[in-house]
Amino acid sequence: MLTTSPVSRPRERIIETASRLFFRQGYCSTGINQIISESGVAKASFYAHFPSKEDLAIAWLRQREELWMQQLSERVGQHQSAEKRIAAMYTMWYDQIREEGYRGCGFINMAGEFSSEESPIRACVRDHKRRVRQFVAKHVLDQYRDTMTPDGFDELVDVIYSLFDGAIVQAQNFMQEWPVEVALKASLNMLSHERGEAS
Amino acid sequence: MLTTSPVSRPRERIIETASRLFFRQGYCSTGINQIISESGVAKASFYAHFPSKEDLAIAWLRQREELWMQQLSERVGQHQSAEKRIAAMYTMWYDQIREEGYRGCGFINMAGEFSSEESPIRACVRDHKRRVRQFVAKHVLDQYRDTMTPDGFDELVDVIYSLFDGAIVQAQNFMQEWPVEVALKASLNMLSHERGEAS
DNA sequence: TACCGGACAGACAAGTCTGTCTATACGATG
DNA sequence: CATCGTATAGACAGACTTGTCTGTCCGGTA
Repeated sequence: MLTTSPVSRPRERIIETASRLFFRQGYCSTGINQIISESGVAKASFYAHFPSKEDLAIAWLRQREELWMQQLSERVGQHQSAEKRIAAMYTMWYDQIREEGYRGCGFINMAGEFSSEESPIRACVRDHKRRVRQFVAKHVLDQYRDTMTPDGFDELVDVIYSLFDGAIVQAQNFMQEWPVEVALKASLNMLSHERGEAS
Repeated sequence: MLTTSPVSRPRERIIETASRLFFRQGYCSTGINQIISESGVAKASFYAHFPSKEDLAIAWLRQREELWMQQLSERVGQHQSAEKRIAAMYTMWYDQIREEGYRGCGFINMAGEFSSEESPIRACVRDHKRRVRQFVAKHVLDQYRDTMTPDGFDELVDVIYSLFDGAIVQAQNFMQEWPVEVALKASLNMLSHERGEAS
């Protein structure tokens, strides 16, 4: 009863397929029919697991959030200094950009398709971005916290994070790597200035 | 013959309506039927002016580009120093965010809905972003060009511009003004460091 | 008056979309 | 063996999509 299926249960297959299609093609441009046919699942099975297409999208974003934060923790956790940790963050994207068909940040793209602020999708995206920002504050830049005022520290985090998101969007736009390289370099520069070093 | 209509010709009305709807609701979520009904134009008239929905979107982006660069020039041109000019750029967005239903950058949102790099829409967006970057280099930060190496100057422009786009996206996400304020502050800080001042 | 470009209204084609439904099959448990 | 949960396939409804086409009307020009 607990182990109904051996290889991959329908729900997993659906989310896996949706993950690929929603990310690559966008939410509106991806139909339920394509999802069920490519995941090899009956339509009735689909609607048994997900009440609607939007619910699937939410499930996908939640899973993506989980995987993303996990990977971020792993990569950042391997380093001690704020500088190397920031570099580790950017390396994550650097690897993604080099992949075929880079599509930027899945969360940002989804937010663009849902105009209503009150949409649960938008809430997912907000939560994600908030969590990443908190991660940067707690696990990347933490060693700077006590070297400055609380407001100054918050601003530092905001800037580092805005620059990060800006680089992701620019890289998506131009389909090139330089925005990420430049943003990393600038972030490290900002930190060295915070430490009071001359440029 | 040349002045066929007194108030507003169909083509203008269509683009005006499309501008509002594409921006507010997104491209995929806006149907031709809504556009023609809200602009008070017959469907046949619509297809007489635009071969397809995508062509309308391109026309809209081109017009938006025009208006945007015009407004940018006007606002930035009123100031002399790089610092005040950057502030003028951010003020443009600051005003937009305060409006009802802020939706971020129309170009970035459109790019998110068109996954293919080769899409003419994507080309429009790339052109726009390239032009804004050039504008920043030529008309905003120009006075810094000779104070540093060419590569250093290019990087400065890229960072300032990435930070700008990052702030726009963050503001759209959180529907708040602080990303713009913080990014402006950080940009000015970066410039003061470039001038070799202590923080 | 006759004509003609352009705009109008709206039916229509052909396909897509989400979501529901029926009917069938299969494996585990009672 | 019977039952139940979960999967399958696929028809179907109903709304919506883009785009075409027919026919009407009106204002300016020859």
